[in-house]
Amino acid sequence: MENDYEVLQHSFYDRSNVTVIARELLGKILITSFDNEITAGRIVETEAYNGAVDRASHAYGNRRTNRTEVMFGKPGTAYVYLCYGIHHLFNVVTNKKEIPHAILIRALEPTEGISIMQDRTRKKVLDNTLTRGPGNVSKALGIFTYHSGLDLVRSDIRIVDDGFQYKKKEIAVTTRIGVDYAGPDALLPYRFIVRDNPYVSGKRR
DNA sequence: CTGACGATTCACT
DNA sequence: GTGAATCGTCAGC
Repeated sequence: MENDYEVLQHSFYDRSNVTVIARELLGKILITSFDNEITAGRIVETEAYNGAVDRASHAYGNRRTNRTEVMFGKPGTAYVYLCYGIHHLFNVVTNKKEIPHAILIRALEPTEGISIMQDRTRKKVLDNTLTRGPGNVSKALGIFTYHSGLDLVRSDIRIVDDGFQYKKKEIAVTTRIGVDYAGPDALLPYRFIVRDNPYVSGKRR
């Protein structure tokens, strides 16, 4: 990165309101540097998962399994899991140890390493689907389930603040995608998007 | 051990 | 709009 930036510290993630953090993650930059290949993008879509009381969360009812255990770990930890046997979905763990909050990163606007992302995704045509949707984000940045449990403050996956901020008017809040199984909790306003950004997935309002 | 299923994506009608 | 891909996870037997 050429510009000055600061890696988000544990204190950023160690807060009790997961939706506040999800909103603040918009505009931050997610960076991976594996094998000297640096890829990065500005976060433009997130979803909050409110732990034990959220039927849409894997940790609903404080369900602890091998897979969900990292959500009960330190704030600022990566939670990556396999969806539909194909897609590796990347999340950030928030709140204190033992409180399983998480935020799904659903879309990025690419900022660095675009040709590497294109190689990884095997997309022949370069377009806005490169990092649109959580499956594409992980594929483009080279994130896999074996990265689950990594400390985002000191590892090859990091989230940084370069001082950029979206204006309040540029941010919209909607219900989450693909969580119909959660009953009433599917209606919660837990998805945060940058208005009119072409990398935002699914419905735009 | 077994079966059902998923915080998705893409090709196709 | 519909359906397939594809496999780890998890509950239940």
